Amino acid sequence: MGNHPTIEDVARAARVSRQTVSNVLNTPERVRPVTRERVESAITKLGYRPHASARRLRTQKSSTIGIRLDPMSNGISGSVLDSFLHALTEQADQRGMRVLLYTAADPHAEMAQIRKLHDGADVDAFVLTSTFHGDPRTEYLIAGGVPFVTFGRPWGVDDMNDPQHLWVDVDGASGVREATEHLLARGAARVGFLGWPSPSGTGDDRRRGWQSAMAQAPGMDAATLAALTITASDSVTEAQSAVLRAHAAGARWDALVCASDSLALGARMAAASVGLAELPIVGFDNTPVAEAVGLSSVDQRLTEVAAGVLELLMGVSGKAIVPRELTPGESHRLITPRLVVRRGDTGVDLAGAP
Amino acid sequence: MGNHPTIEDVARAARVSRQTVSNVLNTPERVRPVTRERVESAITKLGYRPHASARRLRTQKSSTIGIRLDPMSNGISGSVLDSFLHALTEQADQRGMRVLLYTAADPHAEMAQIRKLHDGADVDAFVLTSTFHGDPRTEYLIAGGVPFVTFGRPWGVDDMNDPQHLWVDVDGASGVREATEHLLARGAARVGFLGWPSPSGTGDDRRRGWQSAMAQAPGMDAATLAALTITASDSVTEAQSAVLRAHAAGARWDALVCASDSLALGARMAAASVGLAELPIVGFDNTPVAEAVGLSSVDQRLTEVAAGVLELLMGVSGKAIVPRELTPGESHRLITPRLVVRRGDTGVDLAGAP
DNA sequence: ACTCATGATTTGAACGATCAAAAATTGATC
DNA sequence: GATCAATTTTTGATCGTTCAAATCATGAGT
Repeated sequence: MGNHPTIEDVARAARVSRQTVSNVLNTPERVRPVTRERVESAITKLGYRPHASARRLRTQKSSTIGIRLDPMSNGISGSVLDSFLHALTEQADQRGMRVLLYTAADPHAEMAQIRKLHDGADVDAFVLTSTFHGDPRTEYLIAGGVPFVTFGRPWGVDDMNDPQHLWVDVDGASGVREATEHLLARGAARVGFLGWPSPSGTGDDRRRGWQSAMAQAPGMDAATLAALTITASDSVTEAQSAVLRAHAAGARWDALVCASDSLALGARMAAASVGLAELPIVGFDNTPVAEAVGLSSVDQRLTEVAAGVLELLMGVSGKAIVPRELTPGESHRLITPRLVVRRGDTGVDLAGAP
Repeated sequence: MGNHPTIEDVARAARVSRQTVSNVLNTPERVRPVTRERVESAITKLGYRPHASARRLRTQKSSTIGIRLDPMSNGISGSVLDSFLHALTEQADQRGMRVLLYTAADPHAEMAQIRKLHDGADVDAFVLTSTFHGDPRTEYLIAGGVPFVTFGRPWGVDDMNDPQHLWVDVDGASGVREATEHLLARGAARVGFLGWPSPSGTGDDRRRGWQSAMAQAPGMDAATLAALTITASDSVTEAQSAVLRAHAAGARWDALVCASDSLALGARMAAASVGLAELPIVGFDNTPVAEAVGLSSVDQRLTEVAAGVLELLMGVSGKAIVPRELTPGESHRLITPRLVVRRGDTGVDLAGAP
């Protein structure tokens, strides 16, 4: 298996020319069925594979998508990127694309990396994650004419419908609304919300989902809603103490909806310690941790997100990245997440050993 | 920023030939300082970057390492691969290498992917994770003469010192021993071990670490050790019920050492529910979850693992993958993990709201 | 049988870089 | 200043593929 055969070896074996072999590979309809079969059998007989770099040099396409691996797996939710990466790689492969990783300590370093990878023709397009307000990377890519899609909508109002900025995002409000409505339907009246401090694009969006669901419930005024809200930064221990503090101050809930699984885990630990082990709690992200501890959670449907990313870059069934003119409406995808219910929304049954 | 300059453009601008530019890039010592500077300034002025595919075609090297993204993030420990990937990508970049992802549903599909990527000259070498006893992939790669390193030692005895099989692994026994000794030193006498069912290469190795530490302690006979051992498959709920079952059967511990963070989390939940919230528990992998809930854990030092992988593939400071003759002793690296102590080994301080 | 359109196949060139060998320059020595 | 070796630079060929144009084959229509 040492020396790989080239297209010329195949041509010789099939008694045709290079180009005919190339045609069998790229435009089979152009070659007569008889010769096609002859070439095909020569290909399999010799175990020929086109040399990717040679092809890329000639076609001026790398068929590769670049994506940054976050500096540090952001706690429990780090695995979100993990699942997304998996879905992206798998679907990219089906479209003849590859996924190349890179790292960067900060946005500036990342732009340098992007430049290096793009100028070196190593990647055709980028997928950006963890975008933030006023992200310099998007501007840089637009200015450089580099195709890209962000996972996460641009929170600056102006950019939302900019057809140059392709994005896919998860409709957090919808997910949280579904979770809240689910709890209300199951008899909970006072459904609390544990979220991140404002302003936070994603966080505020999720809070709005809870608000809109609660607005439907009878007897909900602004004051009651405010009393049902808790705020903590995205850490298990922060969430835990925030919930304990609110409880000590007299706050009471029939159930809790949280902006992340980290918050939800903290909430559950706090609840268990004040005798509320049965308090229904719903998280967000559907991380492995949520699954492991039996926590209900809103699943982001990262497979759909990955599909959306590729669709925006390559069209519905395209096999190559072609910069296209898109109307504002076509330039993004909003994925509706879905609630995953576990253990009937109860806390861990601590006595439930078999 | 549309059309990238080629090496010829630089040559023209610097009034030299292609090859001189190429030399400035690859063998600077061969070119006279005066001309070198002239070329270098032309390079920066034009913003020239070598075309990666052209270079790869000519040199017959892809400078790319392939690694499989696991089908499903294996629960809580999924992030292990995540951190490893990050470390690998970062260090590979420093050596002029790139990391390319691929997916595969099963070993057979993976071998097909490997073949495709290697024959297409897309990658020079592979890093294999999640190796298992009798793994067909390693045999396949050796037979095909494809350079590779596994993260995880081959558990078949014969292969351990096969100089064709490069591997890096974490000395699990050492890590668990350190954890156990730490607990013994802090006054715990009955340190239990919560591990996976035998046979399991990794699991048995970790158990041996606990055994060797306990053997030092006074009055430890086989029967006592057996009584301190609990077994559960790698899931939070399984661990939880196994610990509860053992406790109900009268087992008592001063502390627990676990083969994974999943087991440790289950153990902690079980302990808390029977009034042992303060039971010191140590996990393994130092996952984000362990950090989030304040669980002590054995850190695998994935940065060292990644460094070891590259060292085996490329030599101590090499910039290319060169298949070399290695003596059995040089063909692997065993990394010593280190214990990360959190919250003084106590359970979550459930009342500890600020 | 001859023309012509259509389809199938082949040939020459190019993509952008590096290698190997040839040519030009430099500098030390007598 | 001429000679020769060492250093520096240039030229021609090549990596494996696809594009564009040219050639060859096929078959219908008169």
